[in-house]
Amino acid sequence: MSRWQPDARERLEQAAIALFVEQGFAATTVPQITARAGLTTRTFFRHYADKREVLFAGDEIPAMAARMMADAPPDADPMTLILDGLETVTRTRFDPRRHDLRQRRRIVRSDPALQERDLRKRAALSEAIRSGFESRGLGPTQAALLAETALTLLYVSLDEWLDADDDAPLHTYIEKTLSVLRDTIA
Amino acid sequence: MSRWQPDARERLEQAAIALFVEQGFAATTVPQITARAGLTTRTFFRHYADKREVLFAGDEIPAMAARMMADAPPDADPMTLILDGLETVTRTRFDPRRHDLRQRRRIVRSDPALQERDLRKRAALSEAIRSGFESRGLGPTQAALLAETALTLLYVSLDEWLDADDDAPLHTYIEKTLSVLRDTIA
DNA sequence: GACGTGATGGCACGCCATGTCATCACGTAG
DNA sequence: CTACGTGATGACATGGCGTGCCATCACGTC
Repeated sequence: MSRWQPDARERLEQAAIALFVEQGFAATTVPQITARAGLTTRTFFRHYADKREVLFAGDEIPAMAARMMADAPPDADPMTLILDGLETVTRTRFDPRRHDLRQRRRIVRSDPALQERDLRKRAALSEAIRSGFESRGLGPTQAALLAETALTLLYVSLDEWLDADDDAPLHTYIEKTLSVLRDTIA
Repeated sequence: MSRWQPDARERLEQAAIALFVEQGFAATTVPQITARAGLTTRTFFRHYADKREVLFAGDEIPAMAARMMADAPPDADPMTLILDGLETVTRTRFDPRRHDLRQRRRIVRSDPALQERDLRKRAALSEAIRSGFESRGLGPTQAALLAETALTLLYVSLDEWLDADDDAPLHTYIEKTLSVLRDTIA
């Protein structure tokens, strides 16, 4: 028998989400979360830098983006790179978690502090993509524009995908959004 | 003689910026700011919702955007609306404040919490534009894309404009950025 | 059996942010 | 001239956030 139950991190996350749903993010205290998880306040902050981070843990997606961009052939077309990258990321990280993402969106929308953190995570992904394009030799303006455009496509499409009740993968929404973007900007 | 010196808000802002430059945002406490401004901690939070807000006070720009979009002729082209709006906003609110904006950017970049607030202000402007386009009858996707694209143009161009040392107005950078965007996406 | 490691508990502490009430200059009505 | 309302500030208490520091204890290793 171990001294502590395993999966402290997961227990903290589940307890936090449950309490956020029950009584809201701001009204939930860290001691409440840790009490439900059977841990102490100090331990919470060892796993998460702050109270919001329990909803945003992990930077696997920026890492995935950086890896894909570094591994792609040097002459790949930038927009193709973005669409292929979005296809892979959404298929593996978004499509299977539609219900979770809806619940998470509902919580995030309920509190400005959570929206700020969400925007920071979005910025982190944008920066990873921008940096990847610069490493591939693109100019600073083009790299920044491509990264921002990729995030715009992802977030605008994600919102519509979460609102819809079909079974289409997120990528089909992204392709439709891109075609609207092309028509609108030209 | 009045009981208190006037311009409490301005004194707080100037004291805060000076201290942020001297010792960093995180290392500066609200009592330090209010002491330098000759006020109390409680008064600081009457003027600003939190410590970060002293750097981001005012939502005149989203309001200006909303007004311009409501006043424009009903048949105006969306992209023209964006470019004209950006031209007016940058000429009146950015071009005359280049030095201040550089200092502000340096402070914001030094602290993640300030970056988050900056992103929230960006999102607020995007939302104002999106809402304006929806009121003008555009579809949700198009409205969201136009708003996000406007913000991308503004922020990407702003960064390059603040890095440069010419005397060109910000809008010339925006036009150049837009042409790069059109070439890149097509 | 001794020792290092790693996760947790426990405690103290400073700062952030808010609620509440008191204070006091100013303007205005009577 | 006085009384009153108004609005900004001061003063105090409070609760939650986040961190530094050290102790504890199971586990694996030597």
